[in-house]
Amino acid sequence: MSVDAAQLWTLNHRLLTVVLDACSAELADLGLETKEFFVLAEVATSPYPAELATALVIPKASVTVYVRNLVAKGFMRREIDDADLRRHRLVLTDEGEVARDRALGALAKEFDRRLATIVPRDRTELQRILLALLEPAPQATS
Amino acid sequence: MSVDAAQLWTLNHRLLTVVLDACSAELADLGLETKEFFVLAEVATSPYPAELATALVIPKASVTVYVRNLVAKGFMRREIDDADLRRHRLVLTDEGEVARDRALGALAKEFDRRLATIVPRDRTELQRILLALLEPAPQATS
DNA sequence: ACGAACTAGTTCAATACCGTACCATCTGAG
DNA sequence: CTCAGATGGTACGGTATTGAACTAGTTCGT
Repeated sequence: MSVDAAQLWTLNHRLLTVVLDACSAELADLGLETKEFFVLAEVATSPYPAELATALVIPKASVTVYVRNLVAKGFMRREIDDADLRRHRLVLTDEGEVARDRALGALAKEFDRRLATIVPRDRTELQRILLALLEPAPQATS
Repeated sequence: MSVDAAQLWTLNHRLLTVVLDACSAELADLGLETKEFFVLAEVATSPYPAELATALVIPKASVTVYVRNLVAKGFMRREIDDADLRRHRLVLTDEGEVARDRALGALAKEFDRRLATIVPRDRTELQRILLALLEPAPQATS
């Protein structure tokens, strides 16, 4: 292969870290810690703590904490799931949706500052490639 | 724009998180915590703690801890910088270089499992685009 | 040659994080 | 049914992380 995968990974990681760091102050203004933001942004797609833990690759115990904080801040609430009484269905409040959208907006704005340097076609390319990379993981070759 | 920057960021972040998580066990086998690995991999480029903190976007206090651990494990040592006696020049030991290369190899292997699903041309494209994105940050538009 | 202001790195106390043990509910085999 | 084994979520306690204060060394203006 002509491309060093480790370097590619590191490069990419640096990019995301810098962008996230750059908008962490704005997230804080919205009353969100970085980790809490991830949870808030994912709840609509994965409305149960166990799902969140899997999707975000964080421990269940941590999800408990972030959800507790987000509930305390009025961004979401827990509801008992009728079909399975063990589950807590997480529901965003209106405030939560506003905060989430603003937070995503801040992230987008910051990332756009970077994306603005490349041509539109490359954005589409990047999206297409990343989507392909996130397809279900192939079998290990070893 | 036709591409949602926030979604793109999130997508990408998820990808990197999954890949890193997948090889964290291998890193552990090498005697490396994830954060320590980042430091180990960056030392050759940024041989001073302050530089590491800036490059990796982590607090100075954390660098102190990771360097302490890496020194204790025999992966690097501190030397006093002749030109500036406040500075600690960090030098990789042979063991450290071996561990770093193996760790990067593990990361590459894991990322390659993903990259293998896309055509070679897209790898090159991805690299080109990411490199462009990491160019010095443009001025804020606001 | 002095000291104020600065930078490199560390320490320490406080907080964040999360492995593990736990309880409640669910599922399904007998 | 009923119990054993899963699964969802939380609580507790120990480790990891880090902001703030600190020490050491440097720089520069006078």
